[in-house]
Amino acid sequence: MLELAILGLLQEAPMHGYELRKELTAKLGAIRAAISYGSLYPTLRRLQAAGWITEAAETPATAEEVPALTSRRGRVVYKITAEGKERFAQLIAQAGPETYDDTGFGVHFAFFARTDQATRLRILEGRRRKIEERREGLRDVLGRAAERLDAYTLELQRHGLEACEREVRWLEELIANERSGRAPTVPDTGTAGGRREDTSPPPPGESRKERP
Amino acid sequence: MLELAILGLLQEAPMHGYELRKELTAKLGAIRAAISYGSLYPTLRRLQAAGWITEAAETPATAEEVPALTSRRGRVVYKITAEGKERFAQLIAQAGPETYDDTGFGVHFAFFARTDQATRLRILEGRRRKIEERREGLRDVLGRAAERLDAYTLELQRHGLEACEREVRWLEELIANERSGRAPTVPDTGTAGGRREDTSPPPPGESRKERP
DNA sequence: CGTGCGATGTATCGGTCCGATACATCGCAG
DNA sequence: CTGCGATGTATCGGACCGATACATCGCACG
Repeated sequence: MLELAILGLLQEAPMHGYELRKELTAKLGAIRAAISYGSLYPTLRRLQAAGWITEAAETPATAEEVPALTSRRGRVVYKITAEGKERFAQLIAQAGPETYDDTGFGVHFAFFARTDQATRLRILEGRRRKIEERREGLRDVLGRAAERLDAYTLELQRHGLEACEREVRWLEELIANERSGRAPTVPDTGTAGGRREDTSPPPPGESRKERP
Repeated sequence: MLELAILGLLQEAPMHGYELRKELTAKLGAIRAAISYGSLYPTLRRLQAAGWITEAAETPATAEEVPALTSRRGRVVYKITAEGKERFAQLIAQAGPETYDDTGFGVHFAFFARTDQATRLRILEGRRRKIEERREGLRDVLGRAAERLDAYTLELQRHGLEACEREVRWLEELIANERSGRAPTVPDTGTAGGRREDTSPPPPGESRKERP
């Protein structure tokens, strides 16, 4: 999962570890705490060994700022390679069971802007199925085994059940939006930030009609 | 965390690994998938080595059913020891930072029936604080960094933010209930199952007034 | 009658990720 | 000028997972 996230982020810009962690935290803040350096650095090493990423030179082109500053060592900037981009595409497309657990789904979702619509739909539906199963399990426990459990445990299940129902509803909306070929709800928001070059499928815009 | 959960469950009845896993799944189904045997068995071994649990004899007293069945080996039944109960009480009372993350909180909450009220309150408030922090982080991202993120990532944050707000509200209710000295919401439900002997603090009953 | 399949049951191995810890540099506020 | 908080890289032990292996039991289906 970390591998996918790192590859995805480095596709937007080269970065060093610390920066990567901050971006990761911003992007995935909704689904997981903060990535640990104890995972990050070993993973970076692994990715580099595999050839998916390489170390890039500091101050890439126009060194306008921070000009003197003699040494400046430390600070290892990583950059994704062509093989890395292929790897990313492969990881995004192939959905294993871990794609649908809380973390896995979150990471995949966070990179939906770089995912083709068919895959998005497949992942959303897989996630919905999984949550529905969890929901049924909770209903069973609340129905059949309720008298075996104390009030607190019951309350926990009830709360979990509600969360499941809400997530299913959320997923339904997203799936409907996806089928209609439009971006997620996104009430009004002007959006349209400085999208970079690169060949990724542009995120669904403000629903410009393609049909004449 | 697993340690706490196992000790807590074995306090209700002796069990073998497979059974333990099922009970764990039923009790914690709302917060985590299912415990893996790859964690369970090594942990059982660790707890046994520490003296918190021991192997108990199969067919404890009245062997009414399954009488013949010669061998019946395999099936290792574990039983909590006096030291184990102390350990459990200690783990329940002392709250580290991990007590407030998703899994840790869930496990603690699941054993609230065996937790004194002051500790319950402390844990609920700690959890609320933590979720409020996460909520603020998400608000920041949605406010300040919104234009840097694509529509999907934004939607993920929005959904996460909603979940935070809902959980805070839930916690507020629980805290209020707790302060008023009553069990969690539990709308009506007759409850009152066959509670076992043992000296644990009885779960808050149907609010019988103690004051004359 | 058998046979094979799903539930029960115990166990290990490699791998991912976390939390604690260490250490070094930089900018700046006191 | 001194110390402190942000920046920055790195390792180590431990918790937990997923895959896998293997053995027994009951029973449904041919």
